[in-house]
Amino acid sequence: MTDTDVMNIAKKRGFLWSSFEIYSGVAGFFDYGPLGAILKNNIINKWRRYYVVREGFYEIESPTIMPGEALKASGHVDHFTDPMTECKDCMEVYRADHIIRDAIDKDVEGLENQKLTEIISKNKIPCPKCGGHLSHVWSYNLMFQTLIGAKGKKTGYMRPETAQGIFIPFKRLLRFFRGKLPFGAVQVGKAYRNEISPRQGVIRLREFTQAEAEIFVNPSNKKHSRFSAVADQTLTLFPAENQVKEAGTVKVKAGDAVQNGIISSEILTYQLCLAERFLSELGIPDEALRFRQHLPTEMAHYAIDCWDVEVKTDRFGWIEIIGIADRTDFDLKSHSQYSNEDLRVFIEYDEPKTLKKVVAKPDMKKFGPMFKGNSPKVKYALEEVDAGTVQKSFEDEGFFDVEVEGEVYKLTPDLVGFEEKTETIRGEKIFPHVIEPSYGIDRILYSVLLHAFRNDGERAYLKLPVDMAPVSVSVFPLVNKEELAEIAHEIRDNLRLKDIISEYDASGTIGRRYARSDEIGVPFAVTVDHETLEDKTVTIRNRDDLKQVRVPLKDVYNILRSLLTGEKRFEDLDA
RNA sequence: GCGGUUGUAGUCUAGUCUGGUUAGGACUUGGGCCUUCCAAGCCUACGACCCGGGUUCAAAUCCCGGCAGCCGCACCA
Repeated sequence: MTDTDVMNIAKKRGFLWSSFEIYSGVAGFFDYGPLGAILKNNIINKWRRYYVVREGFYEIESPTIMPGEALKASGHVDHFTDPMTECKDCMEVYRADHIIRDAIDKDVEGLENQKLTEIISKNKIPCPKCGGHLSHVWSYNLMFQTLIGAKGKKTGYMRPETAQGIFIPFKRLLRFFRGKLPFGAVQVGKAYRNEISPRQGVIRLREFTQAEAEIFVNPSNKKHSRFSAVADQTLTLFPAENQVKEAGTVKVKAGDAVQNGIISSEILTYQLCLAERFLSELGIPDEALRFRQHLPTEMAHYAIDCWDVEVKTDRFGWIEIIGIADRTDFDLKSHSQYSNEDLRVFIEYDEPKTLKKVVAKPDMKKFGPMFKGNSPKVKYALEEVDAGTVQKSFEDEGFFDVEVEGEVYKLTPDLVGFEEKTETIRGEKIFPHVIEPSYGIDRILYSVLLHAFRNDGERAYLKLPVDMAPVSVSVFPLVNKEELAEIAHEIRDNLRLKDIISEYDASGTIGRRYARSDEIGVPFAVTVDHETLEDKTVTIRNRDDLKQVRVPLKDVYNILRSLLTGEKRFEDLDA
């Protein structure tokens, strides 16, 4: 299996190690070894080029420990849980709501634990396995809890997603972006989930890295200004409808997907396209990618539309590596409520709206003598009432009663005048909607390794994209002779001074060195041989086809640089 | 979290049933020899009984507990 081969290389050559090994390890935690750490940074930096540089979203960094209130507002304290029950006899543990649903065919999602416990005991629901008694229902919260401060009075949690760290300083962000939608902010960092039983290597971690963008948009305008740039891009979609009908995926052009209403908005579709380009630059082939729409039942209740980018793996099947959701205004609204801060945005109309309306104008010269000290109150009360109602009452009854603090005052037409007024409304305050692409970096790194792996029987190697490979250049002396070794060392040191990560290797035969170098995906190898001594040329070898070209020593850096930036391809070099 | 199963160098493995030499081999890795382009050969070195208790004169081996991996179930807002 590819997974086995890749994980072997990852472990052996320093990409991924399970953590705390000398203490026999803890499930759900992984170390990035020397090469893994570089690869991860390469992926993240490419992500930044996509989202921060090209999209113009800015990156922020917020704490990984969050106070309870913030996660109460986001819903994680109450809802990021599973209701659990345990059989008192055989100790088997179950999801309480699933037990009930299976036993009495009733959907009890969202009920409190006490209610669930009651339902179980009232209906005498037994353990499905041994028939024993089930315990009371408790909530298993997937967040790691901790205490903040010396006295530990304040409950804190390790953040379960980086997104909340962007919603919370929304007012500051809005000010930074000078009050105008749309804008986006991103965060790259660790998030934590205390999974019940993580057993899928780097696929389900208890501590993992997310790269998330939160894009704030006007709910009434989910178009995208650069949509035309992606409209012709073909996406492999797996819409909810097809999943239900057990039909397959469909290939659709982005523009058509919006037109046909398969994807709910331009801006969401644009994000799908962006994700696809990103992954394909990481070397993940199109046929191993699909966009799966969430079924209405699995979608969080606040989302309108949500698409997972899934990648095909030999061991785990299709796994989610990116989630792209329209989260609507749920988060901002909720934080607004809990914090009493106005997290709305003022949207100015294209044209101010003018409203013509009739207002009642009390004649204060007459009000004063008549109502004495109460006249201001009567005036305010009158202004509260719709002027039309007053007018109508005058016509029908000849008077109008206003009630102020329990007392009724009779107004007659001679006390009140009417005036037509035009009011200008320049805009309104709204909660923006949030479009959220959320990348699981660890899973992406795994996918990159998985799909870079090649084994043609002769050799096993990682065909990593040139800008992803942790080590860019290997430098070898053809044979282990002092004169050759010296030049090879110089070349390596010179490349390092110019920011190209390179390694020297003189151990074993030349073939073994190439093999070692290929195994970790080094795209190019420079070999110093006897000819170098005569005419100051070296060979550059291409990892993917084993071909070599001879180039002048003085040009080595420039050539490698242009190969590594993608300016030139190896095939275009003069042989 | 439950049940089954497995833990010997970086990797694969012998030894465990039936307790008893210095825990053996292969590959890998480091050093050297040889070598004019793709894991060759020779010499040499480093490197292991998952952890903790117990039984015993003696434990890699038997017993108990823990941890981890794998498989199945469950779980994955």
